Amino acid sequence: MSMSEDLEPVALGRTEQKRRAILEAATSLFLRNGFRGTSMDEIASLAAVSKQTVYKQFADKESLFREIIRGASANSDAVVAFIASAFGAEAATTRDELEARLRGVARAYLDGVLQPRVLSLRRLVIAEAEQFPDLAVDYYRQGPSTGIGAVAGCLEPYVESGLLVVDDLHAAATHFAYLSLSVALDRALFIPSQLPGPAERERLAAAAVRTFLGAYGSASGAEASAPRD
Amino acid sequence: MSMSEDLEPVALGRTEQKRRAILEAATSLFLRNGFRGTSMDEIASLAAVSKQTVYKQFADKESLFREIIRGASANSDAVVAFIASAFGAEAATTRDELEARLRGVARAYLDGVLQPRVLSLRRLVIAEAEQFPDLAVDYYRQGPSTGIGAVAGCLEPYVESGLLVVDDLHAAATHFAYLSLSVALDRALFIPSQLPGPAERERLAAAAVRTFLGAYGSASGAEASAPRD
Amino acid sequence: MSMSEDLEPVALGRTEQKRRAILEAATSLFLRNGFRGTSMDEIASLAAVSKQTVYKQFADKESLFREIIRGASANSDAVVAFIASAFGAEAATTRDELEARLRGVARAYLDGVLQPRVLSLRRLVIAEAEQFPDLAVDYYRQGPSTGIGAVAGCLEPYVESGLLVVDDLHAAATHFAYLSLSVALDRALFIPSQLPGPAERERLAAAAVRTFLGAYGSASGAEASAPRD
Amino acid sequence: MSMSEDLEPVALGRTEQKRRAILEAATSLFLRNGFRGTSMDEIASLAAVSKQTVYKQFADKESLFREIIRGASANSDAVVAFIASAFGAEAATTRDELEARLRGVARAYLDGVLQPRVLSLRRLVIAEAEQFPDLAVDYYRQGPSTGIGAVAGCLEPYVESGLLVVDDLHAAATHFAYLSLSVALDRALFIPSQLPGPAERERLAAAAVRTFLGAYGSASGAEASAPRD
DNA sequence: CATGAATGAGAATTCATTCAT
DNA sequence: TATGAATGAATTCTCATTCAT
Repeated sequence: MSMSEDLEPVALGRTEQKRRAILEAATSLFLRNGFRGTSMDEIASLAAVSKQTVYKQFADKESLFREIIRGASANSDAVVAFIASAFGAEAATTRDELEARLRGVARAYLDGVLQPRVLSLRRLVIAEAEQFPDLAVDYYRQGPSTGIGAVAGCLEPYVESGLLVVDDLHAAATHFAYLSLSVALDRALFIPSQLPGPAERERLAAAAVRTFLGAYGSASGAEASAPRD
Repeated sequence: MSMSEDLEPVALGRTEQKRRAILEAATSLFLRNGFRGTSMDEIASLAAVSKQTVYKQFADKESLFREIIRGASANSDAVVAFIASAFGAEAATTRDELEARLRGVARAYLDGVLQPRVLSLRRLVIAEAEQFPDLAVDYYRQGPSTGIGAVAGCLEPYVESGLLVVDDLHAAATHFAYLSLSVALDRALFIPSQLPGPAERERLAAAAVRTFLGAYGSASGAEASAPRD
Repeated sequence: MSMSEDLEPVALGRTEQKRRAILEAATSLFLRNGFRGTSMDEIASLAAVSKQTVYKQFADKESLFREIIRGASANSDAVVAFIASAFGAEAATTRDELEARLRGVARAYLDGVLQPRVLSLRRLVIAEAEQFPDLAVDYYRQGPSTGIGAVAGCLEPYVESGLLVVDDLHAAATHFAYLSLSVALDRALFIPSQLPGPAERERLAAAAVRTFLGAYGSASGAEASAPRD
Repeated sequence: MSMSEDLEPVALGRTEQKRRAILEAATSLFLRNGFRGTSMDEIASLAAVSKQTVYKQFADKESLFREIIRGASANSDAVVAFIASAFGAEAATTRDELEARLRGVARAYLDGVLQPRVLSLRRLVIAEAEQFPDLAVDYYRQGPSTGIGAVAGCLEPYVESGLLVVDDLHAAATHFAYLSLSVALDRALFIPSQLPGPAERERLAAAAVRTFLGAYGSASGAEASAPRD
């Protein structure tokens, strides 16, 4: 009984387990040291696997790298879902409610993007954008592009309800996204050791939303932007 | 001594020439292939200099790299100056004039940042942000930070004149900068081969300024933001 | 024992099948890529067998190689038989008949030796003549040597009947063999991609026989060699 | 004085000397162990040179190999010249004189081709004929082909003087060449350790010439071929 | 017994750095 | 002072062979 319990999953995926171990090891090394800064020896030894096993599973270093980046890029979909969920299900009806909602979105977006692993991945993909252009394009599509699309989806109902005045939804979403992210993201790309804490993130999100609503909020609420603080 | 006086300018000149050749060669190689992707052999041979000469001038590969990145970061001051100058000397007095001015600034900023070499440098510094954190911090201060400072300087007069309604100048400048740059910059970092052309840059700049003025323009001009297009 | 009788054909059969698959795979790889150019992995994978199976059947790479070359060398007996059969059963009685017969032999010899696999084998054995001298000696005995012996057997009756004037049968057979083969064989060893076609083979055979009969044909037919073409 | 004598040639060709040492080392290793059987490490260490130096002089193993084979092939011209010279300057006038001359040529040809290094080279080129077809073609042109051409040049005067009766000079030269070489060459390719000694070479040459003249000698001397020994 | 993993070495090639000339 | 050579290690990848399951 204990044997069958032990062996069944093992027998099925012994090779798969190794593969996963390799992928994990390689991922963490690539993220930390970059493509050229990582050696196949290191990967094998961190995965506690022989070099042969690595090469049996992945044709060469490049294939391994590609598979990892592709896989990690796909995961950014999860980030998007997370953002969307932060927006809540039922519609807000007042400007203040909307503002709160958008703050939540901005904050979730920020939190998603400022995860150390996400940042490292972004750094890595940017670093190799000239050597692996296809990967960078892929990442861009599945990351930033998709994020903005998700934001657009969030905003749309309020354009229709009149709480937002927008004629180019995509442009508005883009402005929202980058008002929310840019400062922190840009900074975090360069200075990984000083990620903004919760308080600052809140402040950044609030400021972004304020400016966004100042520009895109319906006139009835325009007064709100004047007497702030 | 008379000999040395005769020789000094020649020797120094020749030495300095070689040094510059090395720096140029190394810069272009580092920008193209990254730190680890560039070998001292390549540098020496592209500079048409012996490897020994390289090592006479620079203690090791890292020193050479640091000097180059530091030098290149410093150059971003020039970009800032360029931006400021795009803003024009005499003050605009109407909102439309201001809008045109700001569009010019946004456009200049974009053009400055989207230069291929500037982009490559940014990619390189980001790529090495974990290996050379000091360089990245430096770059961030002299690049993005300084740029935002310059923008703040541009905006200030109009806050005082009332054309802009701003309570946190730095935050406003930041929003202006990233509204102008982010979309294009983010995309360019990932997809170097598809830089936006002049028409798209103009559009991006216009959209950024519109949103910026929508949020920060004085109420008297708020009407202008409604009937756009 | 009844079990073994039942199992033997099955077990042996499957084992024997695998063994043959391995031999075939290895043969084709060795012929194409040489001894060092062929890996045990490739062999196993081409034979659709695990590496362990290969090592169960053959002690090591060298043993496998030896067995293959030995087996292939032995096959050259078949070539010899084929040649002899080309000579026909009943004796020719006129010089013209003899000439035609010899042309047939020369042609058959050529065709036998110019088979791509035979050529590859010859190349392979020659290539490894210094690493595996015993194999080369073996091959030489079973190939060229035996061939010449067969030719001698063909010629003998005509020496006795007086159509050929020969005092050293072996030397004459040797001359016949190499007059027939050499040009084409030498060329084919170096330039595998340009094997002579049927027409050229016919010409080569005819020229060889003409020269051979010029030297070894009985005087009564010597005139025939003058007005040729 | 001793310094200048030592240094002058050294200074001029220090790098050239190394290059030559590498070529010599590589040649002997390639000839002995083949292309794949030779490692760059071995070459460097036999040449008493660092691996770097090898790679500075030759892009890679293949280039080094090509250069060596090409160079060695070219040297076969020397063999040809040697053969031609063995034929003597002034023309023979009787059949016996011609026979002696031809024996000399056959013998020289044999000696040229049976040199161990020449044999090893031939084995090597044949071994790599499928991997380096261009080299093999080259070798064939500069070796066997040229040799036959030289023989044709030797025979020509006697065709004109009537001592030889030949209608296809090239075919006759080919027959002469292979009658002289083939047995020994074929055997030597397979069994390097049993090269024929002087006595056997003489016998082979004599037999080849006898057969050749039997077929191509003018009728007046046809009698000579009957009562031999 | 047969598959995947492991081993341990070796090969091609490159690199950063240092001597020697 | 500057050039080519040397060094010594590292890197990617492959191989023959052997365990473990």
